[in-house]
Amino acid sequence: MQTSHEAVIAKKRGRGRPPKSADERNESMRRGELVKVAAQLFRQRGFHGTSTRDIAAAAGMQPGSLFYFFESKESILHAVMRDGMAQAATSQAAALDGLTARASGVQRLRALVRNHLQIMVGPESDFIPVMLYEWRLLSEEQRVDVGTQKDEYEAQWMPALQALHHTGKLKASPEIARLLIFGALNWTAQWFTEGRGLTLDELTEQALALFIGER
Amino acid sequence: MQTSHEAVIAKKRGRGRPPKSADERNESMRRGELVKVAAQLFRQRGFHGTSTRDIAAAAGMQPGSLFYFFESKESILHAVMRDGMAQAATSQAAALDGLTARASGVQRLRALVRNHLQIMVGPESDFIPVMLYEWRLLSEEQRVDVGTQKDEYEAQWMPALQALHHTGKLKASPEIARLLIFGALNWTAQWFTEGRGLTLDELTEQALALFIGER
DNA sequence: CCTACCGATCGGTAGG
DNA sequence: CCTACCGATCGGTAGG
Repeated sequence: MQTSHEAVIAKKRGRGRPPKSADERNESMRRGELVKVAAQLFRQRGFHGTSTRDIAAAAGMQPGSLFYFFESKESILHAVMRDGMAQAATSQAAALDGLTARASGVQRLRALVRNHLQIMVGPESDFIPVMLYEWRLLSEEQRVDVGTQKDEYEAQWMPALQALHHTGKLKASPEIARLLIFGALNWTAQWFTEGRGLTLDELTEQALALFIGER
Repeated sequence: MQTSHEAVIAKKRGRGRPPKSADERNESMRRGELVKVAAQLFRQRGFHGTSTRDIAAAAGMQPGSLFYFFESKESILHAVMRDGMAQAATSQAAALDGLTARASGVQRLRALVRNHLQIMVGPESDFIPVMLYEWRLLSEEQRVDVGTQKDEYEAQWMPALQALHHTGKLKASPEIARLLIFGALNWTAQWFTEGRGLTLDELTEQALALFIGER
């Protein structure tokens, strides 16, 4: 599956021509800006509470110009989630690469939790609340697409959870634990603001304390 | 603070007249039906994705007739959350009353978790997802109103969490644990369906296993 | 509660 | 990318 942006580019340059012109690079940058401001607005006001005019204005464009970059409002929502998940996957892979081969289950879970919380307070933090709130608004096809990214992201937690279950530190079943843990962590986007009372490291330790009694 | 419905009734009969006429009872029932179908639609399609015409049609009314019962679309959203929280509070009080005076922290938390999950799979289960998704759409005044109900509901968890923290079964701080736990439990509304794989009692035990290592 | 209706806003398009 | 625009939908109201 390709993003709507890739679809547009593919249409313009014909299938299979790899090099990008300077125009295509500019277009790509401008589109990235649109996705970013759309993510902010969707988080603040919701998808239906944000008009395409709002997004265009925030990007300094005329109302109709959005549809030069995106075929529909829904495709912007899709792009917000798709781009966000791609960045999250990259960040999570880096966090796991930073571990030694013999890292314990506790160390692995700590790295995953910390990275996930980091994503939600970082500068690109809007897409997870948007996914939480607007998931049902995706088309069937879009939901399968982003769902695949999400499944791959979450699957990387299973080895750590299974290891912790085997050593007895995680009492719940790994599958149910994963569902409950993502609910708990994703909801922190609503109440946690870095620096106010609790640091990100402290929140990470509190979460580990709750889930596996580690502190 | 009074609901918009009470405000309407108060306006009609003048302040301080207690007895309700048969007309007022019918009006009250009809309004309750509207809140119920609105809750279902808001959960399925979101607040902005549901038109007042949708709600009226689902209740067998003409499009404009909604505004005989509610002064605005927002006031229907407020009523969904207000009525839902009132029922949740009643249900939770009953669950706690069912405990003996010497019930342990584990027993108290189990009763609270089970009751909360029960609310989310029961026939009046729509309001919690609606609260999760549409909280920001309330007016300042409405948010304070429902926020007070929510705070009172959640405050009843603190004695159990504090007791468990003192005995060492809950390693996280009671305040942070409460925030993480509600995130985890409320999110189950998205993936848990009774009977498919996991019963409500099994889910309750899995949650307790995750939070306090009890199983 | 119904009928009839209004003003505003919205997603999207044609043509350049 | 902009200009100019359309058709549809929406929340809400007047008057009964």
